[in-house]
Amino acid sequence: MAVAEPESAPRRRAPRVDAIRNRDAIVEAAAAALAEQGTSVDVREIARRSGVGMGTLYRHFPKKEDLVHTVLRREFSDWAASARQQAIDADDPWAALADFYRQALDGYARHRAIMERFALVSSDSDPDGIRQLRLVIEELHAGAADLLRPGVTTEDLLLLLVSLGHAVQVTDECRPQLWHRLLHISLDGLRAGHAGPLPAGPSTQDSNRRRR
Amino acid sequence: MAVAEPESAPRRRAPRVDAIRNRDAIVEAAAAALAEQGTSVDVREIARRSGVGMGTLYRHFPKKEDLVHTVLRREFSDWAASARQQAIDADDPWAALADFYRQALDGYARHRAIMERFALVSSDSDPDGIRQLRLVIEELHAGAADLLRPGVTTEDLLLLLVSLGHAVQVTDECRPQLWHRLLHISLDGLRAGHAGPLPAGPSTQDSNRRRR
Amino acid sequence: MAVAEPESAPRRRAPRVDAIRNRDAIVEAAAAALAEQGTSVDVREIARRSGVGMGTLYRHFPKKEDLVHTVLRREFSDWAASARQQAIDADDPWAALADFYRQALDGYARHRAIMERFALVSSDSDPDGIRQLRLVIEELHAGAADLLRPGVTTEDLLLLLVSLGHAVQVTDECRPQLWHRLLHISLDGLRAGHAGPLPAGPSTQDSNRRRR
Amino acid sequence: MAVAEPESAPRRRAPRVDAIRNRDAIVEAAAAALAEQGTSVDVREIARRSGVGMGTLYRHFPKKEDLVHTVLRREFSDWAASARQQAIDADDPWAALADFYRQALDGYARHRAIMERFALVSSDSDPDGIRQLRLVIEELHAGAADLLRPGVTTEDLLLLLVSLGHAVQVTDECRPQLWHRLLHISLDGLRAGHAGPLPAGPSTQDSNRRRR
DNA sequence: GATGAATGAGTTTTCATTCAT
DNA sequence: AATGAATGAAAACTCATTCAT
Repeated sequence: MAVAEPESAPRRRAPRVDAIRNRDAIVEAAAAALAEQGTSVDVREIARRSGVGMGTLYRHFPKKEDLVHTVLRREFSDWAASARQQAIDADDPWAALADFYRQALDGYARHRAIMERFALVSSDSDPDGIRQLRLVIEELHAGAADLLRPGVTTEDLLLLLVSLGHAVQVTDECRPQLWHRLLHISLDGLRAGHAGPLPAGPSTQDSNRRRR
Repeated sequence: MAVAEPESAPRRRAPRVDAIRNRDAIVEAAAAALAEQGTSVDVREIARRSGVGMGTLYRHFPKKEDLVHTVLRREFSDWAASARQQAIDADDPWAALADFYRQALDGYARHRAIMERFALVSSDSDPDGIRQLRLVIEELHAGAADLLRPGVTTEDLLLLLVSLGHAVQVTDECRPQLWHRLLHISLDGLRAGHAGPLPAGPSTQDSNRRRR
Repeated sequence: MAVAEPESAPRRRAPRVDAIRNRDAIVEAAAAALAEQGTSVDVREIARRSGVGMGTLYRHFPKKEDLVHTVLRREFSDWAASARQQAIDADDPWAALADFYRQALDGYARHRAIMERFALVSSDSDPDGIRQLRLVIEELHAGAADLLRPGVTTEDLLLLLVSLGHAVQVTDECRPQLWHRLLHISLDGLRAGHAGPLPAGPSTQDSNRRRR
Repeated sequence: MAVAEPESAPRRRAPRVDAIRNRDAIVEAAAAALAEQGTSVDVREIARRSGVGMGTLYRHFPKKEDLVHTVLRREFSDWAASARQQAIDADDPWAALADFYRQALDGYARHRAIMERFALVSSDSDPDGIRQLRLVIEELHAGAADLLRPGVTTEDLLLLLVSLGHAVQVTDECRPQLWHRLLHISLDGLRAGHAGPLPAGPSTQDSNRRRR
């Protein structure tokens, strides 16, 4: 790590090692805490687990939200990558798709914060996280295109993931594995061979409202 | 005033009207607030919306949790009943099932508190709420039994509802109706005609556990 | 609703019966509640026990304090009278004194509010209550004067009552009767035959202040 | 100071000074407030007097009860120690006993919270506080054993303290020193030379019970 | 006159964020 | 730069007192 660094050079790089170590520790601890307790976790809990002081934590992440975002982005990536790996190891395209779902859902169930924030993440605040996931799914989609019923989109596959994710979470405590049946059913619904065309999808006719 | 009013008669029902009006206003306001903001909504917000003071609110519902429970039970019932009605009005068993899901999901998406509590509601804390829903689904299940693939259980249908509910919520803001496609797919997966049997389901082999 | 009540007469006496009944019920209930829970008892608890509404209670006693005072005055009188009766039934002056203390202390221990307020009652706010008690003690004092050491005042006897009252209360739960020993000791200290004179007593030299 | 102190060493004790100062300020302020107003004192009052924010107070004492306990324990110890010192400085065993009572009662009178909690303190919740006091009294008891009437126990002496404590408090405002006479009387009652034996004491015959 | 529902200021406690050391 | 103590605005809940019926 930059042994020399004589006298003249840009004086401002030395303590970086510590800073990075701290930042990593914070992110690591936050990831665990967020997975367990969701985004309502106390910031101090994270500081404690990281082994750093509150000040250090806030130097790296001025707002709790910043930390949450950073962490979720990373978790999201890891999660997507891990599921993707599972798919790559599969024997055939269909198995790849199925294995991807199984692996992803298994992880999803254990991460409270990812669940809480999926809506936000997917829509606007973090286009990157979801994009990555979409890429993975696109890949699987392309690979299994012939086996899927016509009209199925990557978007559909993504939404199925989110959807089953909730089922997993809701049933994980008292009925583990119950969701496997639902995954099986849904995948069957995706197979080529089904007659009818799928409904229109997200037309632009703003038929949804919300809000006070 | 009140010339007649013999001797003994009714004398004591008048003030109740106000109380009932207030209680209703509270429940109404709480329902709206809970739907929008979830169970973390501020009690004062509810009091303000109801047009009553904190004391009045707490007279009717000694704990915030009491109010939440009361409201959610009601909302749950209304929601289930409305979806059931939709099913009853359908032409054939399959349409009944599909219409039920459509109606239920449409309502589900708009209620943050119902979503938040579904897990709890479904497991133990409010057996009545979920039981009601399960009965409706059982009814539909029985009606469409011949059209469903063998092995599909009421439990599966219930979980599908929860599962899609999340999908609806996540996409409702920016892609309304996207979930209709997913529903279509899932229902197709449920149709008779699919070859393979469904996976075992919630066996007792404790194959997944929470960590640390 | 006073049917007759011609034209002239003092219009304002008829419904008094109800009012009195209510007032009595309130005082009765308040006495019990105050004895059990002390002056911090909830006004609504008293209303409930009385079987009257809050409005009625507040019509009779515009402030909680008014009710407390009224009740304590009455309880105080009853208590003093009952102890006095015990003394009257005794065989000799000394026994009268001892029996009085025993009876009074036994009642005192069961009345949280009397204890709490003794200080106030005795000093200024309710000169009547304490006066009554003082009269009883004066009577006993006079009767047993020959048996008491010189210099003992009615004031001393009164304070001894208060003092032992606290001891009774503190020990009543876990060591009932322990206070009997202390009473015995104190009475022995009051007997004629003790040599030394008693200390000066409440001289005007303001040797007490309060606070930091 | 501490010349050497190579490279790694102490690094971390500075900020503690403030914390300790604050903690002390809180305890100090709480002691005063509790003495004046008893345990019902508003936590904010204590924070204000300490000059710290609510958060700081709650950092040091997570529950109001924690603060109360900490303070009372300290006050209790100080109080007992100070009274003991007074006893040690006395010329003879009897004077030691008397001086102890005088000193203790003088302090007791000024502390509402100590009074309020004595019952609790003495029975179970804080065995340490009362134990300390009992030890002191045991010491005095042993020293003055020959001068005391037979059968007097440490328990009696302790109860006498509590008992007189209340008398002090009740009279302290308007009749300071009145209690000195009562102390004198009681101590005389404790002297050897009294004929009759003391009553049985806390026998197990449950002869008095709380109602409802 | 009676009723009891309504009021709202006041109490304890939490937690994101700042700042002195 | 790091530390962790300090801050104070909320939030849930209570209760003496008032007021419409």
